Amino acid sequence: MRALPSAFYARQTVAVARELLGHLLVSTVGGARCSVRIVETEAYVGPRDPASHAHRWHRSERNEVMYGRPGLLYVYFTYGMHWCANIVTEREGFPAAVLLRAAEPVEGVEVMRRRRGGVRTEEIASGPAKLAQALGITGALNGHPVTRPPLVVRAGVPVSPRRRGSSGRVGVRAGARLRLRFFELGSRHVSGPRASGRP
DNA sequence: CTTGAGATGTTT
DNA sequence: AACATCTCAAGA
Repeated sequence: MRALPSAFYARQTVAVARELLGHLLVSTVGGARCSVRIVETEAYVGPRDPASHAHRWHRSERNEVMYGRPGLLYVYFTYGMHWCANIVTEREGFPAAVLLRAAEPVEGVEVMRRRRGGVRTEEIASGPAKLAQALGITGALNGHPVTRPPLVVRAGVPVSPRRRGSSGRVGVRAGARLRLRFFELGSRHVSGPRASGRP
């Protein structure tokens, strides 16, 4: 299965966010095997990041997993109806994570399309809550290691540095000028309206 | 293509 | 009151 080792996540959050592009997420939630290729991430770099759930070492029941081991899933519920999935980074005790923002469907496309209400392939996982819904990720997976089923990050072909773009994070006011969003240039599967826009 | 509003519940 | 979002309807 060649899961990425948990040591991959025990590094600087920005490096993990960049280097996750091109790797695969394999979900066997509910029995069907669905996989996607990661094309967009965001870094949430711990206590000094004003947009982080763990800003100024804030610690609560919700973000407790951010303080745990690197490689754990941090899944949270937002806007009253959406789940979003992160992977915890850096060292245990230091709250940081990478938000999985968008991915390209690879395997189990029709299962994912059904979970997403029959949308076009480009819209199956083009946003953090869409990605979570497509893969069947809910709060039940909070704290689960991504080195083991039912949700595994498998080694793919990394996106080369010259095909990576960066920008400010989406939907974030505090720390808006920080370029902590990373994506594959030219991908039709990244979040937001961009079919004809600039990457 | 773009904009704007509503859904819906947790956190501060 | 804000929120690491999404969908739909309407307008240009």
